[in-house]
Amino acid sequence: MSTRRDAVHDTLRRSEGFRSAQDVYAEMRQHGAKIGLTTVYRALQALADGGQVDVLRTDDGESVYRACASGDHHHHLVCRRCGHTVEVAGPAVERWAEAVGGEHGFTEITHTVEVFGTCASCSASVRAG
Amino acid sequence: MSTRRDAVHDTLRRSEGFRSAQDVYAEMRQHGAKIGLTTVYRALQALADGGQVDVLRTDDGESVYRACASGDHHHHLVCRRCGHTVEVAGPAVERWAEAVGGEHGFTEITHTVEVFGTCASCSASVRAG
DNA sequence: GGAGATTTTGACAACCATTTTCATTTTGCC
DNA sequence: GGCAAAATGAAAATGGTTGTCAAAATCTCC
Repeated sequence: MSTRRDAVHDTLRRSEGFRSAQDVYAEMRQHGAKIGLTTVYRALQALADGGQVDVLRTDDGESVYRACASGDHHHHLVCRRCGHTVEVAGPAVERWAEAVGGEHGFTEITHTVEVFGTCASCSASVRAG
Repeated sequence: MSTRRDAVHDTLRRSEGFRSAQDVYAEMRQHGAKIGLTTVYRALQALADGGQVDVLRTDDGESVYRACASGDHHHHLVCRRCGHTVEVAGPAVERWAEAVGGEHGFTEITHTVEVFGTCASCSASVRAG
C-alpha cells in the first residue's frame, strides 16, 4: 500500500552496507524525495518487523539497517572502515549456540553474532596511505 | 586511586547479570552512597576501558555492564527474563570468526557473540504460572 | 463522482540515556 | 599549611528516536 515504504526499501537495496535512519533520510532528500524523518523511521521499523531488512546497533548506539539478499537466518561480516558487508552462513555457530544454551538448561535460544574486520581493499588503501 | 570507581565496581560485582548505568546509580543512592550520575558513567567507562567489566547493548540501546569472573575473552549466555548470566568460552566460535573473515580477505577480525534464552528457573516459574 | 470514515504522513515537541561544561571539592605533594 | 592537578557532580546540552496531532492522501460505500 505504501509507496513510501517501498522507496525506503529501494534506497536500502541500493546501498552496500548498513545505513542509519538519518542516513537514509538524508540520501532520499538529496535525491529529491519528499519524505519526512518520522516516516523513514516508521518504514524502517515496519520493514525490520517484517523481516525484510536486518538491523544491528553500532558501537555508539545507532540503529543501522540493511536490505539483505538472503531471507534466511545469516550473519554479517562488516568492514569497520567502509561498511562493506558480506552475508555469511554459520551452521557451526548455530549449533554451538544451541549446545551452549542447552548445557546450562536454557531454552528458546537466540543469538547475535556479528564479525567485524578490515576488508581487503581498505587494508590496501591504508598501506598505500 | 578512586574510592568511587571501586564502589561502582563493587556494586557491579554484587549483581547477578548486566546492569545499566542508571540502575547502578539508583542502587548506590538507595544504599546511601553519595555519588553523582556523571561519576557512575565515568567509572563504568573507565572500568570497561580497562577490561575490568564487560559491556553490551540492550535491544533498546542502553549500555549494560557486568563485572565478569574471567578476564579472558569469553561470551555470555543471558536469561532474557531475569538477566541471570553465565560466562561461556567458545573456542569453536573464535576459530569460525577468524576463518570466515579470512576467506573474504578481511583482516583484524573481531566479533560479538551473545546468546540469549530463558533459564531453567524462569521457564519453571512460567510453567507454574 | 462524491461525502465521510480511515489511514498515512510529517513538522514539531517530547523523551531519555549519555556527554559536556564548569565551578567546587578533594587529593597528592612539598 | 598551601598550591596545583585531578576528581566530582549539578545542571545544561546533545542527539537518536518516539509521540503528538492536524493536515493530506486513500479507501468505501452510495
